[in-house]
Amino acid sequence: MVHRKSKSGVVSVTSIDVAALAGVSQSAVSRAFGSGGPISPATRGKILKAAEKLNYVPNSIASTLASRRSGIVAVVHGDMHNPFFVETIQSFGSKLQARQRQMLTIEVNSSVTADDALMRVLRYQVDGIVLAAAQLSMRVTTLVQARGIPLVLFSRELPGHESVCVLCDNVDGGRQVAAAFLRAGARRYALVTAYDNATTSQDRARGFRDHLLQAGVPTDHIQVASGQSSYERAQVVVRAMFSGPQTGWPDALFCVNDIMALGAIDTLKYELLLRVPGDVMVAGFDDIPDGARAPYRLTTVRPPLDAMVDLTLEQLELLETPSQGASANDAGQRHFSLKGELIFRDSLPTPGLSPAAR
Amino acid sequence: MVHRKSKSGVVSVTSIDVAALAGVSQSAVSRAFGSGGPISPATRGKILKAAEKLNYVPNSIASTLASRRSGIVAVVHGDMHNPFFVETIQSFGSKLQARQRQMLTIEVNSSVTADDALMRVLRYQVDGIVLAAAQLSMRVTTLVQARGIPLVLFSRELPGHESVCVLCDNVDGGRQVAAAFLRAGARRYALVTAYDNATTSQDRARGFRDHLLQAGVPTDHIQVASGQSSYERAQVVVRAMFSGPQTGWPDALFCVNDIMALGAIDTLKYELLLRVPGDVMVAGFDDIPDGARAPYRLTTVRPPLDAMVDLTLEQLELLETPSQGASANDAGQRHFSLKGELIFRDSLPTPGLSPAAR
DNA sequence: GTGAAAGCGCTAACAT
DNA sequence: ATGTTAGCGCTTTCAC
Repeated sequence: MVHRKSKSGVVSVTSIDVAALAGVSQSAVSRAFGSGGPISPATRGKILKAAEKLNYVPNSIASTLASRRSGIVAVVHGDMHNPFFVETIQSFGSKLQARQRQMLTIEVNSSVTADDALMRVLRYQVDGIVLAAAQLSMRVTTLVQARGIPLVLFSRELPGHESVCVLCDNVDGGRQVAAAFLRAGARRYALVTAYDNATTSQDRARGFRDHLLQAGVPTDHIQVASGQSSYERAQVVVRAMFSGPQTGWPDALFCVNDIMALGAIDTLKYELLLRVPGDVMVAGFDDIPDGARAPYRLTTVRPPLDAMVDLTLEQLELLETPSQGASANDAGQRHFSLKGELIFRDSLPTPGLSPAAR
Repeated sequence: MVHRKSKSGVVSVTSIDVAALAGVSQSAVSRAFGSGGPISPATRGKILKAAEKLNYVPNSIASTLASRRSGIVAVVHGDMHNPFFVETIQSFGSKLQARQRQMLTIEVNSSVTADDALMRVLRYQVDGIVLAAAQLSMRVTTLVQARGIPLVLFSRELPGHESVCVLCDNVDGGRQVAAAFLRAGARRYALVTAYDNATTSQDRARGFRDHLLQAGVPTDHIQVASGQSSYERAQVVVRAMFSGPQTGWPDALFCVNDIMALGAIDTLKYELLLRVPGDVMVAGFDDIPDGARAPYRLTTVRPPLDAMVDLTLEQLELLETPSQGASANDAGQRHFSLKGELIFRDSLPTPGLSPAAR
């Protein structure tokens, strides 16, 4: 046996060792493990047995170098304090695992760290990148595409940028919330946005606002503020909204994502001592697990996460084989927008019931 | 320029291309980027400029193969629905990033997926592994050590296993909670454990129980049940605890981690309509962000997460250089147990105040 | 300080 | 179906 020693003095078994023990060539071992070339069940068996005995584990680094496929997909996401990203990561993780691939997650907060985090990942020859972070410079995505790495935007868009993206129909979701508020008899509205430059936030806000306007709600009955996509910032924003004379207070509050809605509700109930939905109805977007719990019972738009993740992975794989019908297949179909479902809970009563319940 | 094309038709710039443009040898380029060998500032400058112009990014896969160091640390953790793991991951992520290393996270739920998830990671030649999952077979850890990969257990132990581990002093934490309950005048106690085979849960429970027993609390005044480390299971357990005659109900409830404490509080307040802490005081362990929010105001033990993560990374690096003082340094010092701090909030009033406040 | 040369462990033609 | 042979892009002695 060859058994080269690494500096730590530990032996590392290679395919050559296995080949020697099984009495075959090294490339036979490669074929036995990689699902590539032809191999007879007989030799395959011998090889597997030898490998077993030697405790052989294929070296993916070497195979990546030789084949140019790492089997790694990078998922770039935002602050994990937003449970939506946790759900997203979990979903990608399990589905990727099912496809025998590794997931490399990269958390991105400021645009600065984002860029070099991505750069670092590029070194590892990832097979594809899922961009789920709200905040990310277009500079990097251009660089990624220049290197020919499959990229799909998840739950976000990049205006004026040629790339596949999969998202929940944010405009429609915002509209659904507005409609529900109207039916529940709301009069004055407040809207808490996330990041101003994020299309996701913009679209949810737009769908909401446009629907209200169309229904005849006067512009000055819709106040808007940015909660920076955080629980704490949303609290600050809500405090400000309810600091003026009571006559101006909104009775319907839409936070463009759930994590902000939680902050809003907590401030409303525990600081301002208002009733939800009695004094102010609240709705969110994302359907994070926490929103369903007893202290919140948050009415929210549930994106079809499972379908979105499946679609994303599917598109990623499609991009890996650029030969077939590049123009025939994705002619116009580069944006996939899946409808979300409005889940009624206590913070915005389901239509038909009086909003008096607590 | 050489500019080999990959199958996708995209050029990839290598150190050879840079060398050619800069008029130096390929190995000079390697030295200019890797912090290894000697290189004059002059040539270094030329090389960097050439690399810049070509948009060169070093290939970490190739460098890993050649140097046997991937720069990747794997963090194996439990279900991310427990925010403690989210905090842990974030901490490792940012600290690893600061050390110019990549983090590969692996979520582990059942012991089955754990093993092959780890096996898959081993193929990628990770430089080290942080084992933060409560549930994991000792079989795998043995395999990891056999391959000579640095391993440190985080927030958990593996009895009868020779390995470095870093954890919060769980026994002491449990004891602190017990003491606080006693001072607050509790009479009947309930204890919700996580996984029976997890030392972390066992130790927290033991510290708690032993302290009560020593203080003269009769055994039958301490009931115990397992909440499986989940919000939902804790709710089930709490419902059961309060289903008998009211005289037997506990007035002090310790959940060995916060996520279960949240479930317990929600059931207590919204289903059983009991007051916290008025009817029953509650304490947790981990200090997850959610526990500090208005609906909970959970009293809990805060582990020194930052210090724990630093220590873990430090030990990991120490294990990578096995030469120096293997016996001199870690003679007996293989278990690092850092004291946690009891954070008083409303669910268990700080001593000196009456437990009447809501 | 710099270049030449020998791998790292595997994949992928290409022969046989 | 199997073996042979080039590399993949970099690190790392080793001469100079």
